[in-house]
Amino acid sequence: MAQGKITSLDVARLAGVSQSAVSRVFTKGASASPATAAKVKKAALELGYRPNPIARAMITGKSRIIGLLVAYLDNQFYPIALERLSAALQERGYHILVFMAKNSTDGIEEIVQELLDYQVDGIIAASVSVNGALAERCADAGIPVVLFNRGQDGSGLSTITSANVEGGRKVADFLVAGGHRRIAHIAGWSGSSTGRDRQRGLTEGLAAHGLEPTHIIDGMYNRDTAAGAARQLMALPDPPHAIFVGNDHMAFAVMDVIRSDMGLSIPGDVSIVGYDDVPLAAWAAYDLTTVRQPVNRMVEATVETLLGEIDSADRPGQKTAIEGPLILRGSARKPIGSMP
Amino acid sequence: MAQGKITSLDVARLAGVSQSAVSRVFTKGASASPATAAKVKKAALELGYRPNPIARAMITGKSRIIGLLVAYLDNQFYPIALERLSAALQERGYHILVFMAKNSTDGIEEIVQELLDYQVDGIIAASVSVNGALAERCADAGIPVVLFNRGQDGSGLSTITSANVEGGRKVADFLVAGGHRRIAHIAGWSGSSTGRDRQRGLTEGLAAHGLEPTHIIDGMYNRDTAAGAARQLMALPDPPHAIFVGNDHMAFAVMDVIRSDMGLSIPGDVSIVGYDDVPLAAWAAYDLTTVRQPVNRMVEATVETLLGEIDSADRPGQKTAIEGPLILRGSARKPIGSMP
DNA sequence: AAGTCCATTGCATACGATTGCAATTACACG
DNA sequence: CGTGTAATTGCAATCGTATGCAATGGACTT
Repeated sequence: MAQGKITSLDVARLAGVSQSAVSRVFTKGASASPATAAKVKKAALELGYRPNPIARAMITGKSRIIGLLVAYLDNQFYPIALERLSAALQERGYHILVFMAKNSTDGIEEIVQELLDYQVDGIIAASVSVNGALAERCADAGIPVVLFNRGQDGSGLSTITSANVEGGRKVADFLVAGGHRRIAHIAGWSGSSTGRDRQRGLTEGLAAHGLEPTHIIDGMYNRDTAAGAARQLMALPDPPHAIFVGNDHMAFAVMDVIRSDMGLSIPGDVSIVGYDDVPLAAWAAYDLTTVRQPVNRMVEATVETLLGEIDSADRPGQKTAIEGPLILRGSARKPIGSMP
Repeated sequence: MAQGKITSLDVARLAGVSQSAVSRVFTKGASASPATAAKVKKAALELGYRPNPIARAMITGKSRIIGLLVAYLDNQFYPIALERLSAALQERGYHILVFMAKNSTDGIEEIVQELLDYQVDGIIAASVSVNGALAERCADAGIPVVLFNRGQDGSGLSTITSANVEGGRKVADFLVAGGHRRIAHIAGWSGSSTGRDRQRGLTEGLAAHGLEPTHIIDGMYNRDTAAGAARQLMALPDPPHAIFVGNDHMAFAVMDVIRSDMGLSIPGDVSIVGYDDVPLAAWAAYDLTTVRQPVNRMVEATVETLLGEIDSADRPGQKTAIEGPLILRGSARKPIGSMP
């Protein structure tokens, strides 16, 4: 029965009711008697009718679509977040329209404009910076924006991150307890709050022990840059005892360089600590000690916050930072007496 | 200027023309004089007007949205495909609505129904099987479906894969040339054409040398299952000289088990070959010999095919299989005299 | 200069639903 | 059995754009 589209009017005719009645049966919160509801549902089933979300979006102004703005998918953290976000939103009747931003700043402008055009009900920006002007434009359009795994000072946007400063501090404490003194940092991109906060946590944590990072190099969240930084650090006359790398994705590159290119041992010659705890970090080939970002709770908070702002507009942006544990594995020497 | 929505009517008034004129200026292929076009564009710019895709979709029946159905994002191959697909479609004015299918068969039904509801112009099913009934439903709705990295016998759907049989054969030739005789296979899920074809390629390839796989175990495209299979194989009284693993994702698990759990050497004790050539395969920690799936060309072909079918409906489904090279790395012993 | 033809433009309608309003019905209660 | 109240239901307008049709005007031909 390739009879094209079946509209509510068709159903109405078959069920012997008005088109409005059909609409009301399918709109929850509208009043319809059990009798008509039954007739309509029967007719709808028979015809294979399903309400048209586009038409519905047109009249209600709500598309039940969330725009997801994402920059790099090669860092395993983001596909997983995407997977969870999509599942969580699907459960609540929303769906995700994906927009790739080539790099994390350029071209965002027009992409956000496209998102607004599409009448999305909300925007999640993952690993992407949204400048003030853009934020304002979204606010004007009445579309809430939640920043996932990235903060943004000044803008009133809601923000979901892990507790990056605390995370950095935990790494500092752990490394110092493990007896390391010369501690270097290959930082996350300094243009990102995430990167800056982790660095600050490390620095403050070390300061509490009267230390400071021997070197800090911006790894730009990029494999090659991080690998270069690692090579540079380990070629120093007095190379570091430990390197805290701004995220797991870079840490893997660092480990590759140190072990395979330079023939050094981890953690024998140098301890490596990452950040994120992506699944790959647990695989035997890397076995990376790292700070866990609790993806599930971050996703939960993101969805909660976003839907909350969709329901009651003009609620002030809230900053949520979720703490995650340091996961001890084999890439960093452990303090004596610590739990295995 | 939080003045809500600006419609074509507002622009029309400001420009002193009719609403139809505004529409025509923004609809390519419609006739409008340079003079009015200029007036309209000026007014539109001034007001910040942009055509509403929802309303447009409503009337034209074309949403310029492609539904992407995807099962697992933890296999690095898929995020990358998603990234490329999204970028390629974005360039052509389409966008991707993502639907996660928890497992690759269950629940597909209702998800596809949702996709149809959303009036998507086309569907890309990645690593997901679409049964005949569903395919027919999409065909009835006039919505083309392209299967990405999965074939489907019988259904008239278009299909884009790599040349899996040839790939399997290449692995067979390579391993035999390398002097391996006892060759086992941890196969991709036998419910997938991809898995079956690679297995067939291997089997046929070995047969040409008078050999056959010593063991074949279904790895279900799953890390744990593959790891178990590897353990089982290597514990045999006469363990294999080489294992061809149905995709890289499983191969990594196999390598982890063999090297870390069992303390064996790769390729000293056993050669490992994978399939996909995801970026991770090139990283030093794995350095996996594998058959490359040419993602870029596969994506290109997918987009081409899908948009082709959208433009001219009822074009017969076509099967495209793109050949990829075997990439030699360190996880498998090389034939003597082969290029490095 | 008259007739042809084509490009441009406005009017009005359609797309498929939601929803305010008013009319009708049903129901309960005194 | 009358009346008041609440629940249903239909009518009609609406969302923002595309497009068929007819009218207009200008350019061109002969």
